[in-house]
Amino acid sequence: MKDADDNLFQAREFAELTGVTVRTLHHYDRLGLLKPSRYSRAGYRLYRESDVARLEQIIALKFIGFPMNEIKKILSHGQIDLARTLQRQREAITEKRQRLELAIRAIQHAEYVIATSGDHD
Amino acid sequence: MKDADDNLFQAREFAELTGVTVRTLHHYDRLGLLKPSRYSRAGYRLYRESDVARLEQIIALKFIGFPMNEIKKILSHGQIDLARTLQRQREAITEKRQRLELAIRAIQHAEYVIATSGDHD
DNA sequence: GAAACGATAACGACGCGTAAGTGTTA
DNA sequence: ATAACACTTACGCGTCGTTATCGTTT
Repeated sequence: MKDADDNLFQAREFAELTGVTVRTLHHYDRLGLLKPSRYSRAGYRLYRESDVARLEQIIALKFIGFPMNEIKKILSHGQIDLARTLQRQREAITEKRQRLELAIRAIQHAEYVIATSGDHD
Repeated sequence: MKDADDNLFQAREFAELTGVTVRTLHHYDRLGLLKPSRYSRAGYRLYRESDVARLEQIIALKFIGFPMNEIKKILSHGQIDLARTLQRQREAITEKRQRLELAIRAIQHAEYVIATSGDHD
């Protein structure tokens, strides 16, 4: 009866709502990445809708390959250097992709060798 | 004077010869992936030239993204299913590459948003 | 008084890097 | 007696998954 915005989510519900597991919520809590808005007297984590936004940001940053500590920094000190950070991340990922392409070509070559070596007898 | 092929390599030399670290040799030994041909009385690992080939195979399989336990299987039971294994691995890597491309596009989009949001004031 | 759900604690996975401490001598 | 190299633990890293054990009750 005090707050207008009082619909809280318990771990399980919040997890399903955002597509992560409860274990992940525990993990993020310990990392200090996403603390629930409150804890019940029994210690249950209680999240609000505003926490959804935060978690979705985390998920988005994770999707583009940032490690959790980087994500924490990015979410804490505003968008300082965000442009540069994104650029470097893009470059790093581009390199990874390049390595995968080399690996794919190597496999294709190996497949070719196997195929032809098996045929000619 | 017993064997014709008797030039053995000590860990360090063998490592440099193949481009891995001594630590890696220890690791592969423990994994049972690459056991040295012999051990000296003091417990030193002694490798032969035939071990070079084996290690290079390991390196090649690692390059194309197989985890060590897979590599061990592949090297043990001949080339059974090798074709199929390579195909699945190629598909798996192709998927990874796809994810990276999505991430790259997401970053590019974010960079675009940042750039334009900063300009229009 | 059981079913569901919550919590914490801690090991596992992956491939070595990196000390730390100690023995050997290719 | 030292340099150089070798050995064996064992922790660290990154992100949770997965039991195991136990308390709560949205």
